[in-house]
Amino acid sequence: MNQIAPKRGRGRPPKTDQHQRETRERLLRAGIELLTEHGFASLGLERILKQVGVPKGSFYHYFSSKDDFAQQVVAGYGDYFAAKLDRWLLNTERAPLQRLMDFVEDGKQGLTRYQFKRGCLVGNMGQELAASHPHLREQLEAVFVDWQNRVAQCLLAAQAANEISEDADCQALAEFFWIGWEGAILRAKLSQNLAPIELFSSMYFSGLTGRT
Amino acid sequence: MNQIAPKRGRGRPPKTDQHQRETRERLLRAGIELLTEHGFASLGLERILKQVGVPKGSFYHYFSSKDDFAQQVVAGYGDYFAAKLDRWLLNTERAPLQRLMDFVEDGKQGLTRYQFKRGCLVGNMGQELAASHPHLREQLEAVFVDWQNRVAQCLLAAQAANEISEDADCQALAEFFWIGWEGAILRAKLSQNLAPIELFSSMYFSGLTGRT
DNA sequence: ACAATATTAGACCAATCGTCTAATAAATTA
DNA sequence: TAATTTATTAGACGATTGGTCTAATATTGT
Repeated sequence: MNQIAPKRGRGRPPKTDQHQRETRERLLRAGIELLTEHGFASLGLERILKQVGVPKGSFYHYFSSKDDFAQQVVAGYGDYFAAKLDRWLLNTERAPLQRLMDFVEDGKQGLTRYQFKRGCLVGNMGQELAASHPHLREQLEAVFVDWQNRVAQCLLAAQAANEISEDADCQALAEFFWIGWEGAILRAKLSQNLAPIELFSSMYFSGLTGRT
Repeated sequence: MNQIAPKRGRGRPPKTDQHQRETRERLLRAGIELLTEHGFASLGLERILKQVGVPKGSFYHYFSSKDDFAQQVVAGYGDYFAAKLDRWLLNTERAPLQRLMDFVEDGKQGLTRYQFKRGCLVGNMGQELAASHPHLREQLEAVFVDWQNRVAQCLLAAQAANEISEDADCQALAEFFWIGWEGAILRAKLSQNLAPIELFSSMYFSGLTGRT
């Protein structure tokens, strides 16, 4: 039966420089990219491994499973994106409401840059995995809560600056922002243009400043 | 090498009653259910086949591929849902704006009934396949355009009934509705409650009637 | 009775996931 | 410096599942 000569074990290749030590980071970075574009189920490990140039053994050294990998990718992306959000929303050189508009503008560029193929990792994973991966679902929800808190802060600043009504519910408006934003991204992926984003943006901001 | 005795072909089992002739329909119905809940990539054919009680050969008799199947499922769902939409939006026993609210209420029940596991087939598939399946992408976009036209008609009726401002752009508002609606469903799947839907609904309708 | 068609059973092959062994570079200790 | 320990890697492997395809037969039509 066993006619195949077992020829196992190849040994560890030279850890030439510390560049090689960032294997984990590189896997995570590639994960953000590939998971955003292809989704979880369609994305084979082999695809990631090939892109990063790392063998399977390494992957399972750093991550206990594909699910675990996804969780760490989401965590990393949540932080990365929160930092980006802060860069826009805490920019004191702009009026508070303008900061949020700046973020929207930046998002539009991102969508265009990748030809509407990527969208938002958190939205994509949420749509795909909310029903089947309870732990990931909670994590994704937490990321949204975090993001929307940052927007809420920005809206409070806008309120303090008298840009929006003083009896507006900033927390609710921030949640509404993310609901619409994610919906608009989804639609933009389908229509392959920015119209949905622009429509959402104009409706949302004109709603904020009072006029329908 | 080839020690395995080829033993192919089993023959066609009795087509007992015409119940059996609806195989195609039953596959499509199961497809709506299963694709909505599990997504395209995670859903194995075997899963569908088992649920419907049909062998693999039959599947590939009716559909040329899994992709083809998905397209036909989407087409079927688009029509089914358009009919449902009309049932609410053309209900002359209710004021136009109230009809749209009735639809929202119905959607809330649907989400709850399936414990936030399903959401909207078109939104789910769009998120997952827009980037990789150009043909399906166009089809899904067309479904949204169709649905939003129906909502636009309803809003025009509301305008005629003086429920909303006469200089509102009903087409744009209809598109905004679907953007927010799909975003709210996604978020509801994550939070596992109706809060996102209710927030969207209240924001959207209060925006319609003029007050922020 | 015979031919044509619709439908089915399940073999088949490629791909994927996660595990596992063996090897060895680097770090640590003696 | 030499011996030992630890972290990391190469990739074969088994189990499973994906989608396709062929051959067989029930049904229909002539």
